[in-house]
Amino acid sequence: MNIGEAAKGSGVSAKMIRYYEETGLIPPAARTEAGYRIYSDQDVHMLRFIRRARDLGFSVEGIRELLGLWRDRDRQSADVKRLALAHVAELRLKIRELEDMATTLETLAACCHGNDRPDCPILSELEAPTALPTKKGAFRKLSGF
Amino acid sequence: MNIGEAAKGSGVSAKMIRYYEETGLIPPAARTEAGYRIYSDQDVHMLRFIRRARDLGFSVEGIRELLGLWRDRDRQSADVKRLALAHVAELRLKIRELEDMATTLETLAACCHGNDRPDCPILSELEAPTALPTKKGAFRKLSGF
DNA sequence: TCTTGACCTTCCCATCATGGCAAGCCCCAT
DNA sequence: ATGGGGCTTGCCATGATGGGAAGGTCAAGA
Repeated sequence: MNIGEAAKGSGVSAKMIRYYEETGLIPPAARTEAGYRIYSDQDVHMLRFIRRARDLGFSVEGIRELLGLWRDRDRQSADVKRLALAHVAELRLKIRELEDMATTLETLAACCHGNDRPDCPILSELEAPTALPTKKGAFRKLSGF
Repeated sequence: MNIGEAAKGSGVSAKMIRYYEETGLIPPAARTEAGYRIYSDQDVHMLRFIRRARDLGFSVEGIRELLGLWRDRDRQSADVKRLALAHVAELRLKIRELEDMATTLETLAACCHGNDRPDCPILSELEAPTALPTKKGAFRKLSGF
């Protein structure tokens, strides 16, 4: 099948399929004489795997490792589990960062009258940070957000 | 003071100060005859405001709006509050997405023996998604993660 | 006064995953 | 055979940030 059909069947856009090929995440597809990429059901299966891993927040590099294990019949499930739990730890870290931001802002917003007067504790806090009743400060360096 | 000192004093890197100027988030700094940017304590004050807003996860566009209100003596605190709460909603949405990913993965990992055998429910799930006891599927389209 | 090192300037490139657009070729159905 | 839709490659853009190069400037010490 052509790339468009593979895209529809896998949920990965044609653009991304080419990108994954270009960056070596997936092997180069076979081509017709005219240069069209051709995909098998097996390929679509792999693309769906990738798509699903993206949905779970894995980076392309993480997926590269997952794919390696997936293809390895002699893999040890411990390796897969380690990868998954490492990713969970990253997710939880980011969640904590976002949570801190959200609670800080909610606390401030709760103190804001929200009327037609200009005085606002949110702006005051941005202007001159006060230690707030938030467990820990929100650090953005690791967040990528 | 020079850009380096302003950077140290505000917590915003010199690189980013130039970027903010270039994109119009902050007005062009005055210059010495030699072309060096010069900053006042007021400027550093504003940069700290920006830095703090970034720490709370606001995008540069969001900060643009916040700065507008900050500078506007006739602002209505309701506008600030609305901005803040809209951002909180975005944060909570993203948190929910990440949370869904994390719990899904944790559930799968809990089912994985994590030994030297190759069979692994994590890979099986990636291969052929099963409806899991997760409240909602994790959609990545809005996540930017 | 000269030198040196730290600072500043601009400009370009890279990140990460994704989308958009354009020019040009190909294939199938009518 | 022609038209419309699909395919190809290549370039550009995103958002916020860092890195580095090439070259100008400043201040302190010899």
